[in-house]
Amino acid sequence: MRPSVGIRDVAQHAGVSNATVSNVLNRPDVVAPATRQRVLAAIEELGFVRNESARQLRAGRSRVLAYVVLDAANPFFTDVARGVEDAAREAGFALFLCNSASDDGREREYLELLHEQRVEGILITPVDDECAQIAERGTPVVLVDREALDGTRCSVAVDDVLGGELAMTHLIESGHTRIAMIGGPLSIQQVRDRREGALRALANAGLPDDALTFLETKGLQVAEGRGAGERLVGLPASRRPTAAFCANDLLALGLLQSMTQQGLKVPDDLAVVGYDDIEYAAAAAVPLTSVRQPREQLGRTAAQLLLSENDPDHEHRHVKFQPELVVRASTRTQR
Amino acid sequence: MRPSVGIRDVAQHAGVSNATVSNVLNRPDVVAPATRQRVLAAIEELGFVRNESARQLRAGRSRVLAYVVLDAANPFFTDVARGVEDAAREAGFALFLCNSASDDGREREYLELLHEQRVEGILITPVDDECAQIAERGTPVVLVDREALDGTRCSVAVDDVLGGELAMTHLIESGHTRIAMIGGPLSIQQVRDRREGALRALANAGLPDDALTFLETKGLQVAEGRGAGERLVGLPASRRPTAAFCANDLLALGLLQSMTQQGLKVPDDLAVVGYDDIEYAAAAAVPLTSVRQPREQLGRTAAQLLLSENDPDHEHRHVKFQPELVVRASTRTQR
DNA sequence: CCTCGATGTTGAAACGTTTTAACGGCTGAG
DNA sequence: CTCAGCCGTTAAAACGTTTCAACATCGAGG
Repeated sequence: MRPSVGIRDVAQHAGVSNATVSNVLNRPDVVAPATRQRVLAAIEELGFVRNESARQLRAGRSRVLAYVVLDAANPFFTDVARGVEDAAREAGFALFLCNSASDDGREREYLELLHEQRVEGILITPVDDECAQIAERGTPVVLVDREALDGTRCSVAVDDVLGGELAMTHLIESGHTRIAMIGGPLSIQQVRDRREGALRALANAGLPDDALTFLETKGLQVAEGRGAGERLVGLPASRRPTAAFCANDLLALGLLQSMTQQGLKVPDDLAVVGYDDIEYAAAAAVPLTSVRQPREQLGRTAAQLLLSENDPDHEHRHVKFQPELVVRASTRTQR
Repeated sequence: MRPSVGIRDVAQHAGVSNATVSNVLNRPDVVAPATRQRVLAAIEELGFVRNESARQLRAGRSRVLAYVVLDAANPFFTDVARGVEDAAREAGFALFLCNSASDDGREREYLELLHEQRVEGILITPVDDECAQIAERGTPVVLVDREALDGTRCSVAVDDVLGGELAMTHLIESGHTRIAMIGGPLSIQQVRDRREGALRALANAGLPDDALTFLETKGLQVAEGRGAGERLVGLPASRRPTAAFCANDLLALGLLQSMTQQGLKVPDDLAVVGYDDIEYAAAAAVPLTSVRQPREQLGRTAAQLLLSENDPDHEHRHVKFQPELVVRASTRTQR
């Protein structure tokens, strides 16, 4: 089967010219029904499969999008990717999924590759906030889960300040007055935003800023959450917070585990709020209160924005979604 | 920047022919150092990026692999994908990651698409055991985490029978004599294999077959695990198993959660073993004993096998890895 | 001085599509 | 009977590479 059958062979087999075959493929309405049938039959019979490279070379378009994801192992991003994929499929586009794994070398490499492939557009959650590297060489780019600083491209994000405020307000309203926030490093914009929201909630409630103890971590992994839990328990009881707001569900899961190990009860000894509402948050031993982000919709919208990019009247937009608090057992005082 | 610069422009700018530029790109050793420098400078200056479509059209090769994954949301598969990706990168190949999401329509669609793209090879964990659909139209295919029944292609899998045996033997050696296995549906080969292993362990220990109660679930999700937990607790105390072997970590997590909610202690009231050793297994409230599979290596090997596929002396192979038991708190009797 | 092989470079022909302008046949109006 | 207009079809020219046979150039060996 190596000598792959081309449009030419189909044409010959159907007794028409190759242009007609191309028309059947791309503008079926323009060719007479009888001829169309004959061509379709020939295609079927010969097992013809269109060669995308040739099509793309000639047409200049590629019908392929790409999503360069920050961390494919994080359930949050796989859900976003799902949204992207769905939107792409509906528009008849294929999706290149690339994993930069928080490594900017890999990210750069992938961008180069995608450019060589002449993809129609790139969605990216960049490793680096600067993201100046993202070569704007004619390929449209949309930022996902990040906000574009300038007006040079579209972005789709979630309001992290609001998210932080929601989480914190919930804890305050549950009666807590000594609260910890766990997250880091602070070089990450989102951690900063979520803290800002937390502080705003504090101010709204008329509580002093020092009601919030910020415990900075080195990353957003489960292990970091465990470490933070140990630090927390080490505090003198009089100063120990009665609630914790984690910048991330993975941290929260780690914290939860640490509490259980040390014989403390959640939420009675410590109430816990996470962020992202990943599937494993609801499935934790103590189901986790968390801030839900519209993950699939984030991806879906980003893809749609990207696809609209070469409309003549396209304007760069910055879409911002609202997060939502999901209350579960980890903050519900049991009676 | 739309009128993209081609090899031709580079040639003109460097005062050589386009064939020479192509040589610089593909066989740098064949061109004189001085000329090479000049061409490289021109490339740099003009910001030339090679057009993969044209290259592929002419060369017939594409430097792109694809991995059609069964469920992108399952941490197990994202880890396998990571291994595939690494191996592909090292060989200078890009990777198309596609998510069939256990839907054979999607799977078919993707295979069609990949064929149109003329990818060099396809890795797939098929939805359907039959997997006869996988059109063998000249593109090499390697099965991942499945065993090829016939000798028509390569496959890379893990010995599930052995895995089941390991898990079960561990429970038996811990002194349990009434054990449940939770998993399903039985139409999945892997569930059957793991059960077979469990039964073998029973036989080895001289225990009767009915020491194992099989609780069939409808799927391998967390929610199913919770349901199974409730069924388990509902059994009369005299017949209730003292240990459970779950076909999957997600099930085990659900089971764990269900136990905690019902006030039972793991491992004292019920010892639990999972399967896959996903990251969240170690991070569970009670860290989970689990059967670890060499995930990255699975992916890596599959990719390498795929790449060797068009060696002239290639023979289809079926690689089978050994799983490994990781003991954690969920089966360790506390004193 | 001629020939030869080695070394570097090149012109031109593919690769399999899409697209454009032109073509022939047919219909109906004049 | 002619001609404009329409429709379906087609020949041929792209698209940007790679590759292959051919071609200069040059130094060495005869």
